[in-house]
Amino acid sequence: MQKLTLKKIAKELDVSISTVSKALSDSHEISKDTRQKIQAFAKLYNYRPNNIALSLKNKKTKTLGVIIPEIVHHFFTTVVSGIEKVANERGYNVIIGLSNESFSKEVINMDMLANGSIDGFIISVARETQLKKDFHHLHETINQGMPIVMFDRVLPEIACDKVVVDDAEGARKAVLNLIDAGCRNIGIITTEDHVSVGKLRTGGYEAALKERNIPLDEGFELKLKDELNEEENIEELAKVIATYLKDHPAIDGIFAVNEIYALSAMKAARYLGKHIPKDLKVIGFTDGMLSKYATPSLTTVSQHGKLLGEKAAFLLIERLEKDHLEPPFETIIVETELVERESTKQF
Amino acid sequence: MQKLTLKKIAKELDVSISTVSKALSDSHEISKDTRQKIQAFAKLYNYRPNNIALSLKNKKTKTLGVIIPEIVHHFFTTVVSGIEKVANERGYNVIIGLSNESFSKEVINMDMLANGSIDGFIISVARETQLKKDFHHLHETINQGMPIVMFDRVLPEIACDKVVVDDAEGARKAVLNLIDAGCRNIGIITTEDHVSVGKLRTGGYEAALKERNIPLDEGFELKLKDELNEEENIEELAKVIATYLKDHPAIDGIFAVNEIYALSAMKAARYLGKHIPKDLKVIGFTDGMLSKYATPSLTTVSQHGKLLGEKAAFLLIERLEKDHLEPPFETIIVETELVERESTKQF
DNA sequence: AAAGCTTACGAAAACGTTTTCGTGTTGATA
DNA sequence: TATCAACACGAAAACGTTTTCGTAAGCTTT
Repeated sequence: MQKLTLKKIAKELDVSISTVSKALSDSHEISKDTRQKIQAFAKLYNYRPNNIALSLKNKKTKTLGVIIPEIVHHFFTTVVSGIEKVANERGYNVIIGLSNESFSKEVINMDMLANGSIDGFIISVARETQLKKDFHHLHETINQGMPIVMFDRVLPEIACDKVVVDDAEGARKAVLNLIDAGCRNIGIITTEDHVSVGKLRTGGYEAALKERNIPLDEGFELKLKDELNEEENIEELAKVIATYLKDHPAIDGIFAVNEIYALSAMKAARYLGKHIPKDLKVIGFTDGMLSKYATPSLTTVSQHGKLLGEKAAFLLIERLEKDHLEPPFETIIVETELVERESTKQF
Repeated sequence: MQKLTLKKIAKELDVSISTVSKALSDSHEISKDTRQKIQAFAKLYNYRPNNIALSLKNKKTKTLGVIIPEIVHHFFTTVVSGIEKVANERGYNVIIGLSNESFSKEVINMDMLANGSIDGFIISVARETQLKKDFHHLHETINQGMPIVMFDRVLPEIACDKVVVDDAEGARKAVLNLIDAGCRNIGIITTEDHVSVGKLRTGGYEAALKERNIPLDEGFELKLKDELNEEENIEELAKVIATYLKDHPAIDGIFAVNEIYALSAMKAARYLGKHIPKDLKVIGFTDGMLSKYATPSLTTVSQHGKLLGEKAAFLLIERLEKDHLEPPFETIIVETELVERESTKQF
């Protein structure tokens, strides 16, 4: 029982392909009799038009390409769920490519999809891409007339629609919260500067301190190497943080730029016999499962990832359907929200 | 700068489309001169054949459809990462559909993809599908000549390749481990029976008790309703479990069929002043972030999700490329592994 | 009865490929 | 010089659609 096509229906009912096509779209160019006969037949044998043929004809695939650095990752999957939601609502499919934080995989994946498989991209660039600053694949894609929407890790060098989290502001609010909770010596655990969001969050941290006239102590900024993010290095990560905490015993508040750093900081604090939140208050970024289920539960900056995904998909689909690829481009900023839990409770 | 096609190249170089096509595939039907000229031109302007046109011609899309119940979910994303890995290695793309545990969304999503967009499916069915026992969409897909590989939540009613976790065996090993650690009153926190894997894990639990001649106490089996899995019910979940623990004070070991249940059990135990692992030992299923970062860290049954995904993609691609859709079908069982952590430590 | 107008349908092009087959030119062979 | 192979290329079909255009048959109008 192979797939039914217009041609087969035409043959079976002894009419032409055009007649079948028109009858199925209920064109009154075809007599009522013939129309009903054809429609009944199509329904009976469950005819569905071939998507690929339609794509070729219409020069649109109704498919969005999504490129993310990782998929086993709470934030990115939350975003994807938002993308999928509006894509489905508007009749689009979602094809996923993973860069695994690698520049070359990002390029290969985009190449693979850019050749007609999709109508546009939604992408958060790999760490390595940010580091190398090689954006030729993005420029080429745009030059070919394929729209891109960047989210979260965006690049100012690229002219396209963007959806970002207000990283700096979220960090600022978090640090202000720590200050208001009584912390005076606030440390930050962050990434190296080439990660755009890490840098932005660090900026917010510094802004909050300045705002409250707390002097910036360079030693309080712990910038961790990318390798420490790997699964197998979680013990090492906790140790590095423990050393840092031991070297700076005055620290009474920690702002960490992601969940893992925050949880590792809490673990390290326990090693050192510090009580959370009494001796040390901790705030993380990204409101994932880990924050909710940690003990003590973690106060964090929630990014509203799903909403972010919805906005990104919306921007892309709107641009596609209006068939308007030129500037102006839009940058949507999704506000963060501080979710207060046990790790910052006051006594 | 629109997409380059064979036709445009042909026009530009004043040859026929066939010549261009042949030259690009390095056919020596074309003179060396012409070949080089065409290849140089194609390279210069970065020609890439249109995937959609190829798909139409070859009647294969080199794309796999993956249908999962949820994407913000550690196990499923781990599986997807495995699928994506071997798919990419073999030149396939991955298109993702989410059922959100809903039967109708599963059907709609499969319908959308089955009309030519993909070559085959990899699916873990929605909870509601298991409950309704309506599998017409799966049967129809298979009847249309499109292969399916089921994973994790598989259906015996469907004749296709399958990849499963040895749920029963993993549960059995976990419970034996609790017994060997000295537990004599072991409870299980599980799902309702219509969830296939929940039922299997419950079976393993019962088998282990029987094996060690420990009488089965019906009251020790806590079957939780699906609604308690929702994000907003996490407090409710902990309370239900606390009540259960209070009603059965003799319980000194808990086997939970997923991470959330296990963590909620630990939280509930803390409410009741029970110390883990001294008063109560806990083992979960699924080795996700939560287990690693919990305090105390959680002993769990690891499912090797990535391997599972790799196997599933392998089975599907092999069947596609051998163009052999008939039985026999294969069922691969991926072994689980008990990862021991603090929640079962002995003193 | 000639002209025009509906009605109901079919032929063919187009989307971008690959591939089969046909054909004109060249050079070698008989 | 006539025949034939090799060479180098082009025409056309096919994949499954949609859509434009053409047209035969039947009808109405004058």
